Amino acid sequence: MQRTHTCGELRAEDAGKSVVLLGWVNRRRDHGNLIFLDLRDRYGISQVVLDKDLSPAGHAKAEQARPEYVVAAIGKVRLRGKDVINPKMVTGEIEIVADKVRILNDAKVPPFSPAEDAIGNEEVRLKYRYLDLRRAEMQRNFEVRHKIALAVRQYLSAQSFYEVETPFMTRSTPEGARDYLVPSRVHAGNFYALPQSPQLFKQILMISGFDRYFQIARCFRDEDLRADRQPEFTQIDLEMTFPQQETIFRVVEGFLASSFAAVGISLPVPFPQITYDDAMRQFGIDKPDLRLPGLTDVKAAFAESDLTTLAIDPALPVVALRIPKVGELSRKERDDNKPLFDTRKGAKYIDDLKRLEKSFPDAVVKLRELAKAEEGDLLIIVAGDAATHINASDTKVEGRLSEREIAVYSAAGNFRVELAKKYADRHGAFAVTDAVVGAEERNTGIVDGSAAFRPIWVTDFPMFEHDPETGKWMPAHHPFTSPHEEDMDRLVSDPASVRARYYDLAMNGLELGSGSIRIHRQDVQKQIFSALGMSEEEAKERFGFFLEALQYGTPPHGGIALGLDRLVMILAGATSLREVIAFPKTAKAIDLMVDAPTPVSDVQLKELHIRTALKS
RNA sequence: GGGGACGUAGUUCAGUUGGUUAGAAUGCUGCCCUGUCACGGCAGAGGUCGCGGGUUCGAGCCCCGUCGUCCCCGCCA
Repeated sequence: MQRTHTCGELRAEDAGKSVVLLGWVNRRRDHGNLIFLDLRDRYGISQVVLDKDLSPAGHAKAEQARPEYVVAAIGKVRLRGKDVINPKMVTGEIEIVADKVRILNDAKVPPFSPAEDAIGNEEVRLKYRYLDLRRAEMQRNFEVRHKIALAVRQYLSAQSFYEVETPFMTRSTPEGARDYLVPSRVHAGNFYALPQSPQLFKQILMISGFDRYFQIARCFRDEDLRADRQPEFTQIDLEMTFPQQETIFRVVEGFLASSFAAVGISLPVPFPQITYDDAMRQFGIDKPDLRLPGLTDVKAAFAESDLTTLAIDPALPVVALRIPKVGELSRKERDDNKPLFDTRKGAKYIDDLKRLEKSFPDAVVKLRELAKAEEGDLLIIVAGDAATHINASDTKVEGRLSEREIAVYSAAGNFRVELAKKYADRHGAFAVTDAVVGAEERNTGIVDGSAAFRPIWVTDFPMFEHDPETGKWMPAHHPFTSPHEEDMDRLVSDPASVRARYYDLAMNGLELGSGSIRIHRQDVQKQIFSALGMSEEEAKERFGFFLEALQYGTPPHGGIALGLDRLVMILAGATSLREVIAFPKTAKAIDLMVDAPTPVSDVQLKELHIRTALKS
């Protein structure tokens, strides 16, 4: 049985054609002697009519049909009468008058109907993933995903990038995330690791002379899950030789604009840029959401004596966070918001400006002005708590933000994000995304995405982070990131002041990807390892192959990796990666459909030279 | 590792202060129906109240434990 058309393509101009449609029964409406079958496939839904008078046999078959049966309808396309046109369906002007119906396969009553829009239970959805994936919304998400990946491949290929595959079974590198391990049968007691990213392979491809590499690469990290984190995920990974930071930005902007265009959305380039320090000052976070106004420094609004009275540490910033159109908060709302604010590092906030106004009317007038607050805006002041001043240690580096400054900014920044989520229906800034998502299928042509999708480059991250527990300096990123040349001499004397040639791409408050200009000189790479407290033997043991490769004429190189899943998630208007990964895992990293992981037989374990520590 | 929410019919949920036979919607089954498109009408079936233990004359409801799903913190170079 061959179909002549899909269930989504027949239109008024096809009237009169003899057609064969194959699909799932989406719904059956039985009027006795007249039966309607809605046939569904990936492309859409078409109505099939069975008239007992015209086709008693077909009618009899249609009577047996049930939801999710796979059926063939053979008949003629007919224009519907004016009064029975369904304007909600793209195929609503026609119907198929079938003279034959064949049931190709029956179906058990499904635990939920793929014809419904909203399904609640994640457990059931994941167990019967094939039914969930039949839903139009999921089909659309994967259409978006496919188009994005295809556009990326086409764009990068046109820019001379080669797609090269790198191994899944590789070497464990104990830094960073926990590895997924694969035991070796041949080499007793030895393990491969699944890659957390193709990082070193792509750098070696640069050493190999590939010049420009990319890969839509699967990565694996054995860490606890979140809505935006799965244990295996896909990155758009790329690397190129002789790049400036800006070279890489232009490439990424190019393929993103091209991917967005592929799903009917225009995205203006180039993207704005901000340094890490400025991002912290203006947004209190290293992945700013530009859909809402940033923070404003309002210390100037207060007299020194005001700050003393309010128990505000005058050495730390005083910032206002503003969310438009949220309005005054009630006492109850303010109480409910309290747990959303992080006071742990000595930040405090004032969210009742009315009360503040009574004692400090001048300051409030001034700070409203500074924060450009309009009538109906929610305005909250965040500052350092003078009471925690005495005990707090603070490492202050000239020209960089101190830890306590960051504490105030990030408390404000996180609070801003939490409140923005909570009051989304009042400020409406997030609704723009929903309006743009799916624009293509509404056939509205190219839609302006500049308000809904707000990318921003974040640059000049610090090279090291101080670990208060071990007292060691840790790489803020991976240890192959090149420091700024002019900061190199402070590597040992003043690591906190060293900036990295590292950059993030954030979009709508989500980290979409990160990259860097890499170290291409062996001596520098060794210095960095040593600055991280890695002995020479240790470095050789873990990265000897790489240090060796660096000695054979390594070109300057750099690159980036973008989360494909997260990108598609934003474009699909989804809030969980599970909506854009065909077979995702639960929060405990279980695949409910295939039921993995499972124990394995003793025979298998023995072959792999493995004994588990579990009591049986 | 920690915190929070949830778990009752196939599904989504309600279930009062602990009190008779646990409800609704939807789905499902049967019958009726020639213009529906979330078709409609009538009738019916459907329950290990996640699991285990405890308190009580009596537990869906209270207590302890446990399992699962989701969200968050830690973690994710």
